[in-house]
Amino acid sequence: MTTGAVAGTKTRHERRRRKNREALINAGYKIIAEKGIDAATMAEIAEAADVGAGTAYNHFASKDELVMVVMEQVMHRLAIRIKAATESFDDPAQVFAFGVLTTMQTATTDSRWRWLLRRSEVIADAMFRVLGPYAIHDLERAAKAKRFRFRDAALVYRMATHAIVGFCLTACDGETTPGDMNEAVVLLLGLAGMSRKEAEEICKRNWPKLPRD
Amino acid sequence: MTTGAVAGTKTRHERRRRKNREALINAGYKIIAEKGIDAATMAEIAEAADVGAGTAYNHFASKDELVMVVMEQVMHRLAIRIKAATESFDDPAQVFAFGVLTTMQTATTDSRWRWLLRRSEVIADAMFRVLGPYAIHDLERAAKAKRFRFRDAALVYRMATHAIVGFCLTACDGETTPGDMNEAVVLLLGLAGMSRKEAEEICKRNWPKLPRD
DNA sequence: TTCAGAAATGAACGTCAGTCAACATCGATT
DNA sequence: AATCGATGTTGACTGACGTTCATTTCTGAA
Repeated sequence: MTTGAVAGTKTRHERRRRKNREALINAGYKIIAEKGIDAATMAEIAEAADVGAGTAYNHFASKDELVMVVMEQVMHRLAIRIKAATESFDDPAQVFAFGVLTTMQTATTDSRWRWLLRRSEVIADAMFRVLGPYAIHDLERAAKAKRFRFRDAALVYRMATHAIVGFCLTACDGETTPGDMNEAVVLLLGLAGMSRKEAEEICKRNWPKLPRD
Repeated sequence: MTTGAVAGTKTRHERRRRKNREALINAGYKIIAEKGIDAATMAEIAEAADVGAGTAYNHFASKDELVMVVMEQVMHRLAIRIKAATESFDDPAQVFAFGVLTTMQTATTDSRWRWLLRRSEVIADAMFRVLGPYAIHDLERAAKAKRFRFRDAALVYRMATHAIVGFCLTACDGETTPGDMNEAVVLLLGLAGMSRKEAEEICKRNWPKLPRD
């Protein structure tokens, strides 16, 4: 049995295991971004991670689980950037708006996202789980300040994530004009119960630059 | 070459072809509703339709295409029922609200829908293409009557379809309370630019019964 | 009856997620 | 240092599934 094995990475076994796991996640992200979830094969991901074909299944129960973890990691990176950029905001409604806008911009600009969107339940779910805590917090603060109106912040954000993915899909297919993203943010603020007038006012403010990934 | 071959179904070839096509769609719906899109195999669908395994590919280029057609047929049936139930409404905003509510109720109640939701891009896309024309028409009428406020009805409905699917997914997973569906409709009316007060007023009205499928 | 084109058929193929028995590596114990 | 059990790794293998295609069957016209 182990003696200590404190948190973090102690033994060589643990180190190697963690290294392989991370290599698989990174390789998964790379391959999926290149060819899409369905076209990415486990064998290919394993090879890119420089591990045997069977190893992936010591870390993830299935391809779906690996995909899920990859998605969550992608969302996590985004969450950190958004958090850094909005730390100075006082208006919680603006934080929410910025988060939504940034998510849309990233998803439609970064070519690696295009494929991820094609499985919208997965990415919307990951978005809800990772960005949700922040977004729901902002929604509730804004509701307390009477800027939003709703019964349940989680429900609002659940619907918002799917609507965001829907917009991004449409935008990636080019069925959208440049101004539409601003409009989409206004609509989502409406979803949260804000009047169109206030929503438009928020969207006219200057947004800060998002830190590099 | 053919002599007449007017529209409709003339020759035996055409009759048989149409019959097989419809059998495939119905079988596809049945199997997909039973086990989900991924678990439904083409062989199984072909067998249920009482045709050879290869026949499906004389009618549909791929499994994806068959699935798409099945989805569209499902949405089409729903469209007809909604249209029949809302013909007497004067308020276009109420027609939209009823359409949204009915879609949600059907999707969460009818067990055959549960699996369809798991591929949300597909069903949201079918929803947009089939229900879209009606919904967008209602949205625009309501906007003219100053009940809604938005720039582009198609964009609103695009986001709405995804939000609807998102809600239904959450509801099917039981992470939702009974009253949430009404709240979801209110939120979606907010997405279309209606004030919360007006939206709540609409949702308090009595809804007609939906005709049987 | 004959024939050409349209449609149906099901065996065969390639691909891929997932499995497993053999093997390697490590930490602990003596 | 030698040994042992446990934890991880490996890659050949399997079964399942979407798709193809050479062959057969059906149909309407001549």
